[in-house]
Amino acid sequence: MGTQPKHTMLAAQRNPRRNLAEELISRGVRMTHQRRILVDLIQRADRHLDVLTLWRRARSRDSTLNKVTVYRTLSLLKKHGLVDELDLMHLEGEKHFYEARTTRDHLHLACLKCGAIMEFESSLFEKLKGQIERERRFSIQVVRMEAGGICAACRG
Amino acid sequence: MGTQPKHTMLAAQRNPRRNLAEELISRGVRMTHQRRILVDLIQRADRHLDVLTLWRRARSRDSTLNKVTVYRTLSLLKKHGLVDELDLMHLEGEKHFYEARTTRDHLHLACLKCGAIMEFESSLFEKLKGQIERERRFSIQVVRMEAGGICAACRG
DNA sequence: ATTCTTATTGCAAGTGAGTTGCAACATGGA
DNA sequence: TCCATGTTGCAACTCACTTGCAATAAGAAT
Repeated sequence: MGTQPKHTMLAAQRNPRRNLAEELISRGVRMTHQRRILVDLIQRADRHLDVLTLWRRARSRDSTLNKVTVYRTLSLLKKHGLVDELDLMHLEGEKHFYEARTTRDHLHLACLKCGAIMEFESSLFEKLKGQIERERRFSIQVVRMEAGGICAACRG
Repeated sequence: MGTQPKHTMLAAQRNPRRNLAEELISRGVRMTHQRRILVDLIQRADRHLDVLTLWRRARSRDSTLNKVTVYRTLSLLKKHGLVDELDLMHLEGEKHFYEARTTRDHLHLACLKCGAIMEFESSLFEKLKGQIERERRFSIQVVRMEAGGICAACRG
């Protein structure tokens, strides 16, 4: 297993959502130079990004952009429900990964052998959420489901 | 919301599993005084325990028991698949919570308003896992599902 | 019961993700 | 263009968790 997890195409690319920057502006958030860069990178991301990777990419557009700003921007996006925070089964320590929230929830499969990360959408997942909302009268705002195991490729 | 989350009765109490200490011994693990205390506390726990709480309880039985030993014992139990590690939606910062693994998986609901933690078992959850195993040929070893939202009591 | 090998513990120091206080700065409305 | 206020960068900090190592204790062998 490599130092970075392998990621298949993201749900965020299959089910694009409307512009994150516009979304923030429409909520009265001040759109700074730094936020524009970060939000654009998150939106176009080819895989789940951790803070360090996002920071490195952002610095190639503005070398003065501070890591603290990355943390603060991610907090802001989380607060507005525009990104989801993932653990990816702590395959690489305690750090978090981020992805733009899509219209339909999906769950993450993390191969404990090769480190591959896969996404999975299912109507059963939607039904399960519905069951929780009904039977417990629990209004779901954010869901996180991750499974660790061995992927098809590693099983051979 | 208080400083500690409120927990309803644990699935581990409804569906007891066989003795954790025995389980470890049968796997050839050396059963130390410290491990016996910790494993017993985890087994009898009335709620999801974080490291500090577990440490405090353990010290009341052996005041010299070090926090590092708590971390190492939890790692050991995790490695053997005997406990599950939970985030509980980071309601209280980045720390983790632990529970003895039960025969049937369940998911956790965390109320973002009052901090209540609820457990939920469902055949839909089992079906969803089955679908993943079949359609992706992914062999699940550990699953974590958590939902954040507003509980029935807080909705009124 | 005693010895002996080896895993485990306690301690202290370290790591690394994430946070905070604050002065300088930039956004966007007036 | 001005100005009030939100945002940034910096440095220092917090907090959960890990690691190196010498002392200790489990439990198998005798």
